[in-house]
Amino acid sequence: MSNRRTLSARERVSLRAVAELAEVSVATVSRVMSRSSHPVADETRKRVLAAAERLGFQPNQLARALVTARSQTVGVIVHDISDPYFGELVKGLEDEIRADGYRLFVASSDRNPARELEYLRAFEAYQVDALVFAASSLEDPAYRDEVETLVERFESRGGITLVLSEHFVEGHKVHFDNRSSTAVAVDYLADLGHRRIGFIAGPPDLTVSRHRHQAFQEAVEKRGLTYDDSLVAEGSFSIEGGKRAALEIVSGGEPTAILASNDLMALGASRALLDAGHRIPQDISVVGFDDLPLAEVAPVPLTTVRVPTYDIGREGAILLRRALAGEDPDDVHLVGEIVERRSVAAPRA
Amino acid sequence: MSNRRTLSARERVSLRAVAELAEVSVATVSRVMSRSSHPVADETRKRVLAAAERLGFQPNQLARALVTARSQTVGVIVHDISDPYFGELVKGLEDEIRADGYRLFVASSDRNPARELEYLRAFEAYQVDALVFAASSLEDPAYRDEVETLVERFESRGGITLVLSEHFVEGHKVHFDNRSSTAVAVDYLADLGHRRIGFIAGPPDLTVSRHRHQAFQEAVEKRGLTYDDSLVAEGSFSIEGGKRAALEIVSGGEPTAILASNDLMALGASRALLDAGHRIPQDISVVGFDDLPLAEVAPVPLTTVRVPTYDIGREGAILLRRALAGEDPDDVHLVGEIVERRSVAAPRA
DNA sequence: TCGCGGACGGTAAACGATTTCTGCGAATGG
DNA sequence: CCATTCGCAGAAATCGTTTACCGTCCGCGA
Repeated sequence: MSNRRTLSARERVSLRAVAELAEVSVATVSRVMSRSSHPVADETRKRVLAAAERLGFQPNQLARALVTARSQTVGVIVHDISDPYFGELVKGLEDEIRADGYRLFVASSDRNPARELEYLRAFEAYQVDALVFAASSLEDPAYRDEVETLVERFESRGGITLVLSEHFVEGHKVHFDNRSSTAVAVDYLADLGHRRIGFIAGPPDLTVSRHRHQAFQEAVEKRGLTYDDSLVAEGSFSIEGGKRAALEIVSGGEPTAILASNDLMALGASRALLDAGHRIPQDISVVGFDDLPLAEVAPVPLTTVRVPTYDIGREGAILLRRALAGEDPDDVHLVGEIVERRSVAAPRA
Repeated sequence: MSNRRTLSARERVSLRAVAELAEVSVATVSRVMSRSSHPVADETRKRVLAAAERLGFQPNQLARALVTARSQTVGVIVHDISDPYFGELVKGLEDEIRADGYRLFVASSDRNPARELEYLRAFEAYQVDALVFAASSLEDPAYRDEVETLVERFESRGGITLVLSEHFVEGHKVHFDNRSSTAVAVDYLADLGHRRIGFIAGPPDLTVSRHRHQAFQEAVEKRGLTYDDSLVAEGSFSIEGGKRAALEIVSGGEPTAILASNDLMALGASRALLDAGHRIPQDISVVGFDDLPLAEVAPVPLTTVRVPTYDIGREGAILLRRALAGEDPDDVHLVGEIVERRSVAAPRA
């Protein structure tokens, strides 16, 4: 605290320094540097530019933000930045928004309500122009109230909110459509001629698994295929869960294909089926969901529904850009696409 | 630009608002809110706190940073935030530094010099208190000059630089010691009784592979084990590279164990060895390097040297904390540790 | 009684930009 | 030929803080 001033051996170069060197007022320098619409004579402009260049002038964003009330920053809340899901998403965001001059604050809540609130408040203090909820909301009533107050205050001051997850906060949204994406997988199998498709559902207390399960039933019925209980099994979102569920389905339902609620389960299913003597894909096809890097190096490279994580971020940024420019863009809707590898074939005749 | 003022329907609540409500001067409010050492009567303090609470006052960090010349932010340059390596590292940094009130700007250079420079300049403009180079430096002479100028200017103004990678920038360092870590693996195998250890080297034009290769030779000689060319093969840092190299080594050198320069190669090696009829670990042991998530779900779960990515970030943050407090902390040195799984056993007698 | 120091609070000058106003000379137009 | 407009530049207010500097009041020791 004491040596605050002595910290800067060399003086910061400010507008004033440039102005002195160029022998003009700071106003003029500001106008040149910030490309203001206010006219500046060509000769003057040149002098200013030269001076700025010579001093290595970098306008101070903080000062600028203070007066314009725009910080050109975006605060992003993720659950865990070391999770590639969020990594990809943040990358998509960043790649797209940086060209507009926005910079990202990234914060991992670690699924801890207190921590998330701390970050939200920090973002407010740093006057971010937009708040991105890439992390889904947490179960905690007190937290919910706080978040709502904060967001309301934030928006009442012109802040933009973007939601990229299952969240109670209302704002612009990029939504990955689990429903349609599940249908894509079902249609893909149906088009190949499969009529008895098994389904490995996730734990029913998770929104995602409920959505995917429901969508599966609808898609199957829409195509006029069989939906019955012997073709469906539940399990945890893990390799182990996939193994058990797959065995259960094959023993009871005689499927020609199995769709799993995520890749881990699909991998477990493959393993179990292989071990039980079924050939993949000749005897039975397997389809996953997510497209983890793992899917590619699996014993039988896995055909799966890709969740377009990067694009969620990217589309979010595009939406953000427009919202920040004062438009009112429509929400975005994304559906997965099939990544064909080697775990699927047409059913045997 | 036009509607800048109309953006804020509700006025921002500032020190002034609180001061008015509490009927004191802004100076007093500031002193209360920022826990200044300047004395404030208890009764006054209470009034201020109550007013602040009632208005939901959040001090504006930007304004504060402007006058204190401390933004409480840190700029981090990574190659690619979607790469779990950097994700882990950033997480470690964040987890440790956030308690001190610092927030992170995270930027992916994408290994593009221009882009990295753009971010570096932005960090300067945002007056970050510290710069973290988590990404290794790029090969580009012009870029190098620019970076050096920037960093020099940054430091001359009191900024702290932290380097967590192979980089020409001088600054505080957390260094992962490839040398000692390789020795750890060799010692581990030697302790189990292995005398003929094969080594799969990476491409010789990468610093990391050169270090690991050299360290392997040194460690082996130190233990008085055999080092000869028939036990060493080179390959690309990939599954394919590992396969070929492993086959080459077994055919020529009769090793009882193989150490690979990274997990991907080790996985490839395992696959190839298995396919060639060797049993792992009964006939031959395999050790990797990195500890990717993949290592755990491999056909034979891989024993490997863990690179403590999270700790690199974490130790970096600790170092940063001290440097920011004005101390001059020593650099940190980290070595990998063996993660035992199932690909290693003692050699057969 | 006087002087001094500490507690407490306020005034005002920064920090580094943007932007509104004003001023002035030159061009334009009726 | 005078009034108006336009191009261009500067002065000064402003954003929301922190903090150096001053006053005041009070208690206490000499």
